[in-house]
Amino acid sequence: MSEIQRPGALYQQVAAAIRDAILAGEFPPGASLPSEAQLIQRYGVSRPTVRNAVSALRAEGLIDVQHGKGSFVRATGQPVVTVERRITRTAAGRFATHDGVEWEQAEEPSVHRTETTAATGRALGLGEGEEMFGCDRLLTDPATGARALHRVLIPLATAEGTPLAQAPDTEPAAAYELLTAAGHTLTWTETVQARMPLPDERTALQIPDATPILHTTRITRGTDDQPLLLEELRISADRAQVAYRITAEKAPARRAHA
Amino acid sequence: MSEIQRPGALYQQVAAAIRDAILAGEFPPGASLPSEAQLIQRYGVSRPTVRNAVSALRAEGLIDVQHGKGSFVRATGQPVVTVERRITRTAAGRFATHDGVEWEQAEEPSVHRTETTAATGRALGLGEGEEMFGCDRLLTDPATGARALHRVLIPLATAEGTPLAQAPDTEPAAAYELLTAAGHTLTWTETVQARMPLPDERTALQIPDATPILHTTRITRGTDDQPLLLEELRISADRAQVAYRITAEKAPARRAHA
DNA sequence: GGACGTCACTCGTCCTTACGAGTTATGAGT
DNA sequence: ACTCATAACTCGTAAGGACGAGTGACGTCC
Repeated sequence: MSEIQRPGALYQQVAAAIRDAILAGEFPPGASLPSEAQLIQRYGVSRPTVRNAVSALRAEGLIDVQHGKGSFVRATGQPVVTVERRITRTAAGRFATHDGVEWEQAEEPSVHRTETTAATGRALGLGEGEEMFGCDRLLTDPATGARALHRVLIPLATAEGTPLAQAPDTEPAAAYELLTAAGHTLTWTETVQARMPLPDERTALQIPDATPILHTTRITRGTDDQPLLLEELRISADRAQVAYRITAEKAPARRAHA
Repeated sequence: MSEIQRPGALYQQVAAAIRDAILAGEFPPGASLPSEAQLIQRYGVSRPTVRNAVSALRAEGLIDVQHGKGSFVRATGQPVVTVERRITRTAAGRFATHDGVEWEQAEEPSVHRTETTAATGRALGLGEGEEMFGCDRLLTDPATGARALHRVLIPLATAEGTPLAQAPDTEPAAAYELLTAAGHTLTWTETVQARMPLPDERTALQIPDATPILHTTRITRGTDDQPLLLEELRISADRAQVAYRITAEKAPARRAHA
């Protein structure tokens, strides 16, 4: 039934028909889709064609497929965490990183020594293969269940002569205070990248199909704009977004753009 | 030949074998992979299996497949644009948005009237279905060829009584000046999301397989923290990253986190 | 009543065959 | 020498069949 024939390939027509049915509410979020056998009957096509169509919807992130159980419409509008990337400082000089999320540590922090990679080395102004302290944390937001991978990298040059050398698992806000106490005036820049997750990130962050991760990299610089500290935060992009405040900087006029 | 049998499904073994060959340098970036027919011979499997393996590598973003031509190892380390999301203001009160990228307009700005969607409406504090001015621009960075979709949405309430009502294609920096002249003190917040591209975004931004887009949303607020203006920037995540400066805000202490 | 095995149902994998569609090189014709 | 049709590649789509593997419910057996 359901004479379909409009746009392109057959499987795309089937995919479009299923997509329309989902969007029309025939299959509400969380509901199970008809089985492959039923779709074959319903649209009068072969199994490879049905599987191809289902596969396309899966790549779109519209449905989830579970072996032995069936296909299910992915729950939309699941709670999205907004991670505010802010730093506050009290009059007393105490720093706090204020994400707007009450992260909890899902595991003990994992402290280790690593070497710079191409990316982290460049960001920290170091050569490749230089040693650093590293501290990984798996964070969860109990309110929504969102997970995040947090990593702090401290070059040996930064830790030297400070309590950081003995406690590489110091939390960032405390590290800011130590560095300020050491005479630094701190500035921060943060870059945001998106990419498909690596296999270990998929499992650690419980990332579904067709979902990228947000990868933020915060560089703390001291006096002379010298990079002192690197923090990474990786989150599943379907569960979280990141937010920044922008303040107008006083600057000589350059050129405007679109 | 090439007796393969280690991990799981056949097509995964084939995919792993091809992946290893690529990483081992047998097929350097940009080089063409053996054709499907050759892979069938080489690994002694059927065409669906080969196609399944190739499809997996494609989903990983490791290769690109072109109809009629063949499969090619995706070039890595292509130039990545860092889009600095900054706003500057001269002593004379002139604003400039300073992205660190010299965007050029690839097409004429497309001006139209739209209605708020669920996402843009909530961000602007409006109900759904309210009318706005919209202006879309397709930008390119001549230095790297990166492309971006830029959109400005102006609620009618904001435009009313200002030159914006007659010129919805005003560039953001100029709009900031108009709003400041109208008595507003502006603040900006920007959220960053990542998701897989929609079909029209894929074509407009020339996004390859398995590549997400970065979607930034900047809200301009005036006096009373009332949302006045919304800007969106969408970029292919394999060509660009976005960057922010974070300044420590004076604030009463709350609680620190990891 | 509870434990366990079987069975029916789901999707996953793999094969064979066939044809369509895009690309490029070859060669004949002008 | 140039133009253009053809041929020989490439991947894309579609059908059919067969079996394996995970899941859950049902019914039997203890």
